[in-house]
Amino acid sequence: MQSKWYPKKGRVIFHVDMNSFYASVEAAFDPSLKGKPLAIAGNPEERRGIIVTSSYEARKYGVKTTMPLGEARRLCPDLIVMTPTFNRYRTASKEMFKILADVTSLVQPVSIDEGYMDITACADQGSPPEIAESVQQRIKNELDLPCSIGIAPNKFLAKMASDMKKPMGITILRKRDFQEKLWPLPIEEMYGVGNKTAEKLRKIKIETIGDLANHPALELKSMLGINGERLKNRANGLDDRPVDPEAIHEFKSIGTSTTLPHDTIDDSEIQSVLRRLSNKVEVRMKNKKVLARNVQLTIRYHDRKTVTRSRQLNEFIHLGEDLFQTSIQLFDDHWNQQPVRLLGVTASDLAEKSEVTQQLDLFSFEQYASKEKLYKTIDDLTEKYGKNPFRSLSNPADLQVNTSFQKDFLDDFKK
DNA sequence: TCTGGGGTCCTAGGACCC
DNA sequence: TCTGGGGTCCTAGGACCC
Repeated sequence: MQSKWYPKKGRVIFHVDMNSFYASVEAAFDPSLKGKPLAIAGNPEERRGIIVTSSYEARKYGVKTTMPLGEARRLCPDLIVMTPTFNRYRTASKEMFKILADVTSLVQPVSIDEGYMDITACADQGSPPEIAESVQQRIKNELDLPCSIGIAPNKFLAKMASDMKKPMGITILRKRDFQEKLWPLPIEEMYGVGNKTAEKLRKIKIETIGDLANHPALELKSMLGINGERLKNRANGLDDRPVDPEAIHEFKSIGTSTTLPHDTIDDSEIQSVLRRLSNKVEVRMKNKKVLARNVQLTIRYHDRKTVTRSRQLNEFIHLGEDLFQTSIQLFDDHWNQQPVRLLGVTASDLAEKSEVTQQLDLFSFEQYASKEKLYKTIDDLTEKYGKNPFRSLSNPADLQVNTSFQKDFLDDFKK
């Protein structure tokens, strides 16, 4: 049965957005915090004292995310400040997504506190507003947490809709009436438009989302590249991105960084920080069962200027020691001797451990009677695929399979 | 008041190959 | 003697989001 809300073949997408999530979780955990101005912030002793989230009561005083703690306290002298307890938030998040999964398997988490649902096929459970109401009530009753839900024919409009009524709002943007509600909004309120883009757009007299929607595509494209086109389409209510439940598993990098308690030029201190960061990344890679072939080092200097330096490796690595060795090399090669404020280590160009292991087994040289036979095999495959499936042949130790060919190649090889 | 930490995607230039 | 254009990979930086 096709929903009466969206005739024709349109989709029905929800965007579920938890309201001031960290603060709400703390208030659910300790109800004495309810109704009070509460902020979650880092430790100022370690120079991490910025507001991560604040309750609506705190927001009334002007307390905002990323505001330094000192300023927040000045605006709101009675502010209750807590440091984040991430395990609590992760647990609450899992419970929230379980409730969404009871409606449909087409749930795409996008962060710890928000996600999309495609409920096009859920007409048997009620009208979209009825389903939204029930999801919102369950999250409130079972987890004591508030959320807002946007209902629309695509992700972008659903995202904009969930923002329109907070906390505990449900907002519908239909194809036929989104212009009336969306177009009057100032351009910086559009998802995907940040400070820089808003500034550029205002220079060419684009002040509202409606102005953007009706601006010549060519000028937008020349100013913003592919993003100009995309933003214009979205402003016109066009967005065909699917709700992809697998997207959350397809991560591209794993990194960690830390602001040092004090700026430093001390080599041994820097070494020990890089070692700690590398080990942390190792643990997270292990948990996700991935290997990495690229290591990136981030250095932020005392003046907040930030540089990144990366190295592509010949082989996949998984050990903290390897991450450490690469990042310390990058540091030694590129450090400008100025005091360092922050260091970060990121692993990218990731591959699943199981696949890489299989690869290494398959292509280890012992399996080939001769180098000639291996080279023949490679020539055959190169001809077949029109491209060399190997990255490098100059050094047998560097033998690497181009992952895009991997599946075909393995199948072919097994014959 | 002195600005965190986790990510994604896009751009652009240079090297290298054909 | 001078020179084209396409494609891929690598590196660095920027914009944006939560």
